[in-house]
Amino acid sequence: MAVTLKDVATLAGVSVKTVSNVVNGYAFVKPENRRRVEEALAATGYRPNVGARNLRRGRTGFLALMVPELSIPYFGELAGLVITAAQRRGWSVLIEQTQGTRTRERATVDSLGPHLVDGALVHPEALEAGDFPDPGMGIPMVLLGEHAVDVELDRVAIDNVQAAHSAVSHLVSLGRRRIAAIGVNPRRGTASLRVAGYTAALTDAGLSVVDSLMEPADKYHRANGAAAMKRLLSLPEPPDAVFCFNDLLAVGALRSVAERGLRVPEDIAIVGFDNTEESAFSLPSLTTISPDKAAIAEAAIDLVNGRIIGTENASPREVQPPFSLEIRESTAGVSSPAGR
Amino acid sequence: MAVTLKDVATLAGVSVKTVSNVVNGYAFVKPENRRRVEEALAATGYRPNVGARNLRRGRTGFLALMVPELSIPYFGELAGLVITAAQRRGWSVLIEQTQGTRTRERATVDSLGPHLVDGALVHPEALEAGDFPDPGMGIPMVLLGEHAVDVELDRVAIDNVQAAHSAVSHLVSLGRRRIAAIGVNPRRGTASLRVAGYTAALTDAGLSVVDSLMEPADKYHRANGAAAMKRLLSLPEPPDAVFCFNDLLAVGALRSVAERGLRVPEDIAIVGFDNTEESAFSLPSLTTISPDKAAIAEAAIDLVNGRIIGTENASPREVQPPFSLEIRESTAGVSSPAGR
DNA sequence: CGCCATTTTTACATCGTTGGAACAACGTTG
DNA sequence: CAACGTTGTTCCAACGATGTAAAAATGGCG
Repeated sequence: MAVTLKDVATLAGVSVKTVSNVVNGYAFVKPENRRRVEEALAATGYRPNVGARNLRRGRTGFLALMVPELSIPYFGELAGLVITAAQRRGWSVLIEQTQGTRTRERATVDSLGPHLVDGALVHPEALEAGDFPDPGMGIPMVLLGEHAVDVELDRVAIDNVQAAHSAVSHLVSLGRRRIAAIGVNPRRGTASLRVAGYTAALTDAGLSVVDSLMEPADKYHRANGAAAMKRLLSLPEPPDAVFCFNDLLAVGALRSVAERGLRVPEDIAIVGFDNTEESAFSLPSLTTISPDKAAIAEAAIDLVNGRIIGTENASPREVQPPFSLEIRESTAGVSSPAGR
Repeated sequence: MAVTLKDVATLAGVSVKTVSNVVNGYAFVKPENRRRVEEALAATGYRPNVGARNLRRGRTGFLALMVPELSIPYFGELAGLVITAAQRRGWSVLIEQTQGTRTRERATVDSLGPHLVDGALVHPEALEAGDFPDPGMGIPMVLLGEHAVDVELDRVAIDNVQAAHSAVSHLVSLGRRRIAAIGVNPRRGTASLRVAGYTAALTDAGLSVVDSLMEPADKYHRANGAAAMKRLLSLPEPPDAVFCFNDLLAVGALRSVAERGLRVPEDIAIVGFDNTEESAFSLPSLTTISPDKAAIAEAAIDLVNGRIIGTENASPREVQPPFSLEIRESTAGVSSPAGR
């Protein structure tokens, strides 16, 4: 059924290897034969058997991308970019979902044998240092969006502390004084970094860090943001601004504020994180930290690709793609559009 | 580096095939040997070389999922469910993005050789009947979300006509009389079906179908919805309700309505399509058609799996998973929450 | 024309796994 | 005890591609 090199060879009247040579662009093939082979290739519609080729080459041609859930917009967007970047380098991407649980993340990380994939991009949520297989043992791995875990791997992530700092400083510059945070979670590496940036910015502004304004969130879904915001609004002294650790939390927060009949940003300013497409269209649109997702995807692919191709055993590299603060209605809006 | 069957065999003091038999659960292996082999397996941490196994078996163990873009929430959510469903049957999923262009869809569809993947779930946007490779020739393919193209393949999609009909009927039942549609697009199969349901529902209600109320959309992104809504709002007689062909268009429409200072649903009621997570949290939340996405994913995986495993050559099957109308604030809300 | 150097092609082994057949060990039965 | 069926194991070939090395064709030169 499927066309093999042998079929092409028979048709062209040459050996299998000569066909292989043509396919792989080997220089020394008589023009006459090359022409015949190429015709045969075209006539049969030959396609290399990737499995066999990789068996021989000791590669699989696949990379794994481990994320919590594709249904979370940030990961959907990131995965799309990763797939595109990978394709440019000739890799196919396999996606594994972990729901952000440590158990499943651990299971995934050490099921990534060298046979299934040649390398992996790992976006952990709850993984700890000891959970990783010995680097050097398994396949090349690149850590995404995570700078807190202490393990000898390449990493790609924006400067979370700096980003959080600039988000909160923005709120400070608008004159806000009771600035809350939603998404505090000691088990998440990035959350701790964002908390650090948050408290640093407050301190730098001469504001005090108030425990009751630091709302935890287990999952970073819209519902969690809504619930956290509700709690903040029923404080004796509610906040006048909130920094949410991702856009989904912020979207949830927007809803709770609206349900209370308060206005964004007049009564409460809100900043998100991730600049997902959704944040540009929420009502009001969200001011948010915008990591350069395309740069993240590129860098990550570059790193695994380098580790796989290159035989070099250099020490782990750390790439920090740029980010920016996207200022929109939720902090700078003239008024909540629906509000008047 | 990697452990092979041979290594395990040497350690256990048996032949390679015996180890293979143990690994594959072959019944007749002497308990003593089985024990030895199992110990050796554990000691070496053996993992089968998927490539080699599949080379031998003539399978790759991979399925492809072709979608326009993962960054579109519906596809992100669907892809997540497909991956989960596939995993349960032992398949890994490879995602291909086409940006919804016919060129790339065609390229993808016929690059899906039998070597890379054993089957494919295809969610076309612009593909036409002739673009498909001869069914029977290539790998099993299942068509997703598309009932208009005439080709001999298994299909999974909700009843789009019925769904659109019920969305519009809902608006009619609320007393709306000038009901617009956003997302008309003759090149999209599903769009035509939804138009059919839309016009049928209007006719059934004794309302006339007004051309100027049928807004086209090239892409189904938020920005397109916003633009289309702007045009509708500047009609001499603007609509009092809008049926959007997906949630993103609806979210864009919400924004344009808000920017005009009008209220949803009081001035204009809006219905979306897909029930993406975003739609439950928009302000106001969106009434939307909710296809059972998990059922879609399950059915699709079941179908390819059946085609691949089974040697039967049955005629194409068509599965219609259920859908429901999720009624929320954008049609039934007491008032736009931020509005008061 | 014979020989060597270069270009071009081929045969063969190999990657790790599994199907099939051959083979060995075993207890049972006539 | 020979013949037999059952159970367990091993050997060999094969999946499709490519690296290696050897063989064949070609060309140049003395």
